[in-house]
Amino acid sequence: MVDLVYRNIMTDLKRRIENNEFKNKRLPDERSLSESYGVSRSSVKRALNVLANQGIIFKKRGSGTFINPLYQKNQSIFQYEGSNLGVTDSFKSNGKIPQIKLLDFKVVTADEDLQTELFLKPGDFVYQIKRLRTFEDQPFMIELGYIPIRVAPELTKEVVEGSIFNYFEDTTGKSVTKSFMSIKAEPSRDEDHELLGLKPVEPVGVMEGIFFLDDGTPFEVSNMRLHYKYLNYNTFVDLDD
Amino acid sequence: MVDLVYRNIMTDLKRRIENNEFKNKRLPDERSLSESYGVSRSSVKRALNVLANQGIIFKKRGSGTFINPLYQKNQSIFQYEGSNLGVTDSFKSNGKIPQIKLLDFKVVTADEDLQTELFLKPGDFVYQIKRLRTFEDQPFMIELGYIPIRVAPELTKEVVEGSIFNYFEDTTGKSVTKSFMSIKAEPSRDEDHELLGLKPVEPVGVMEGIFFLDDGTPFEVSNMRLHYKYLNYNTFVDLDD
DNA sequence: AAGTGGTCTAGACCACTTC
DNA sequence: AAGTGGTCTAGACCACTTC
Repeated sequence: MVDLVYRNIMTDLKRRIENNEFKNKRLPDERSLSESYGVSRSSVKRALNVLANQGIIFKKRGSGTFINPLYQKNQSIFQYEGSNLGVTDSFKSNGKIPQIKLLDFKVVTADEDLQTELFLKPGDFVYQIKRLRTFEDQPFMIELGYIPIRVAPELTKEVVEGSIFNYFEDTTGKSVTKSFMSIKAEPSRDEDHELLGLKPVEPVGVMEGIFFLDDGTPFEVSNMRLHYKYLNYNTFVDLDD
Repeated sequence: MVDLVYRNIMTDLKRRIENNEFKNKRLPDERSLSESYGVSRSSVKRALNVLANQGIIFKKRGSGTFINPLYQKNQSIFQYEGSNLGVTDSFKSNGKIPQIKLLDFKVVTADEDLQTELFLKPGDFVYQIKRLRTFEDQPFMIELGYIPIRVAPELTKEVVEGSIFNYFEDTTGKSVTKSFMSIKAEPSRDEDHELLGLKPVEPVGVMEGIFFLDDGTPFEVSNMRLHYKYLNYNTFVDLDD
């Protein structure tokens, strides 16, 4: 891991907050922190901004920087559930791990949408991976994923029957750390009825996402149709960017 | 409104992106932008960071800055952006502002869930506000909100027929800047059919949120049922935070 | 080698709060 | 008036990508 100034300060401040080192829920002012850490005020600001985005502290112009009382009182509210990326991680919180049933696995040429989304040229190949995710024999999600063969040339049937993200990280050391997600509700189709056991009046939740590696390389486009009872996307929004 | 450099650039870049002014989904490099806008590179960076956090663009070190293809793909639908908080702001694309029809407005005692979510004690009172949001006479959302009378003791029928967040900010100077959102899909109910004009096989998107003031005080709990065509929640997830 | 975004500095000035 | 966070600058150097 790199050794970034603002990240070290962030980590240290977090530790000190958890150790209750600050009285009155108040942090020292930015200029003092800057001096005591021996870094520029900009770097202190950056560290504080990340903590503020995580809901741990908040800043009041003219007054100072304070620890959010809700953060210590009710930790669970301040968890980012929306910040799990892959399905494997997002759904195993209750200790159970979802199973995968491979429905289809082939290589196709990327259509125009995929070319745009994955930064490909006309004629480029992508894996098309269709999988059914189940939870204790209860299917909850149909997943249609596209991965450029260039970024992951070694995919096999065995690999795509497991967690692709984990496999990719284990073999290459590169990990998927960013994604754009688009979430909506849709009426269910015939295929949803068959595979997810839905009635016609029961909808699916649709999550469409582009997943990126650390360096910004698009890794996968995924269209996920979820049994409506299993989609519950939690996210934290902060306007002070 | 204040006249901030980075915010002006952000707004201008957003407009130019929407007008398709950038070829190949690529923005000019930061140094060029800095020069053409006549501002420092830091200010350009700040503007770009906000856009990146909103999922509109993303940056690749060494390569450049690119427009998120998913963002433009979903432009046609008007949508709830993860980066906006209130409904009034989130849905006023194309400069059109949604209308409000007040369905119910009263004061009740907070049940157990509300007590937890709004940090209230048993017996504490909350406003219960039920509203129908329409857009050019097309209803798109049923909103059921709860606000502690303690944090906003002066709510009236006239106020809740408009933007509560805007009113609150105008009168107290405090603004709602953070929220936890929970998003899911649900089958539509009779009331959804009547008020939103949905068929039984057509679902609603449900967004539940707790909204907070700057200082961390919980301000409102809101349950929003949206016509499924009008929910498109875009969000950007970065594990490096 | 040239171009790109990322990190960091040192400082100026502003806006708001507190005394 | 003093203290605080907010905005912005001009520049240095680094890490990665592209040619």
